[in-house]
Amino acid sequence: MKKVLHPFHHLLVKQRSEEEVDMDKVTAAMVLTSLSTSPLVRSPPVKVSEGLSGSWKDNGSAGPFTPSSNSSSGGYWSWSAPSDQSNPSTPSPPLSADSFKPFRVPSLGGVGPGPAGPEDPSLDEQDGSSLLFDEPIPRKRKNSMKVMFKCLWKNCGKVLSTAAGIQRHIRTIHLGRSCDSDCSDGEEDFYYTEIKLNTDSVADGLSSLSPVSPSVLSPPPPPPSPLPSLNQLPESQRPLQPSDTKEPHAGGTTPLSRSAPSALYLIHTDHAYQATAPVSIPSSSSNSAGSASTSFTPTNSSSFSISWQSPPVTFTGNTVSPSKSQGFGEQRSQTIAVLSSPPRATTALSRKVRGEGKKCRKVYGMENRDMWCTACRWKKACQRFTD
DNA sequence: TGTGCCGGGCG
DNA sequence: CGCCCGGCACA
Repeated sequence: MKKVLHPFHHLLVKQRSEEEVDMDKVTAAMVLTSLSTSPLVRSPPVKVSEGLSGSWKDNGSAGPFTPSSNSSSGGYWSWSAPSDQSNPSTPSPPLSADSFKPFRVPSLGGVGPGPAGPEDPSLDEQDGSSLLFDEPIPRKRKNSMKVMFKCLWKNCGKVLSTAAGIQRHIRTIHLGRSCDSDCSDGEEDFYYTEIKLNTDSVADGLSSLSPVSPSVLSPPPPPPSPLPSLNQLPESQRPLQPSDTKEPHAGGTTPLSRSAPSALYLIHTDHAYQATAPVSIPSSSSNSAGSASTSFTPTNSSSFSISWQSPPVTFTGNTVSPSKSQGFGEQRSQTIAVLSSPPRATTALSRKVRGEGKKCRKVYGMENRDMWCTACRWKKACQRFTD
């Protein structure tokens, strides 16, 4: 039992440094395309995006994010338009803007052989900064994110774990260019999007913060899976997460006392106490993803997929942010507000009907029963993922 | 067939 | 009470 946790420690860290390189390219591309601006610009944007997906939302609306120091030029983000221009052929319009945001993130996730590592110094920095900007609540450790890159080309849903890989894929397959990265002018960037995953508590995935995060990638894609019912989404937010910072093991102690929203809504969030967990994402296009994998996949290596809406779930631990409060869900509140009201539900007279959301058992799996909330352990109504 | 959890038993 | 499980209602 106890040992289980281990495995996850190191799962995610990316091994390659390619990312760095990628970034360069990307950024460079951005710069070119967009309007230009000084070379320096690149760095800034990056940070922002990375931050959590959540906050910066360009799609949204106004422009939230703060330019902070260098933004001199200003709108780098707005360049969605440019993207279109650049590729007349078949771009994926919808996401263009969204997708880009996250260039830098990659460094975070990954699989690493080594230690669990919450540590990449560099990483931390970035994160930290971004976090600050975006969210009021800094998360404790964020390292458990993993980043994947998804090809947005019309019928291609390829997902790769490195930016370089996806760029190459696009370049060769879709753009028909043979040269290496050198040649690229950055156009590839418009055809893929970055996806971040956290490990955290799964369920919250959705829940996480309502405020901003959604922007990330979710919008465009067609919903592959049916899962979430309207209500569900919102609801999920409220539930809490398992542990948090202070309590590493989810053990039985105070289960619900707090939980936190996890970070990204897009998929999952990050890890929990120990390290990270793997994440799986259902692929939208191909979708097959049949199994969403509920559990933890050991490494995410082989295949991943992505799904925007559905909550896939991964395992993990828990954690992270301290306050569970219900405060955050503004949006959700409206949505759900209603339902919370009376138990009108259908059948419910005597029985609850059963929550639709995933409960501890499903999320953590029988094997990690110790991570379940006490109620679940006792076969009572789940308190952690309430509906 | 698997899941959520009520109702109830045991220490 | 805390803890657990039989067994039912669902999906």
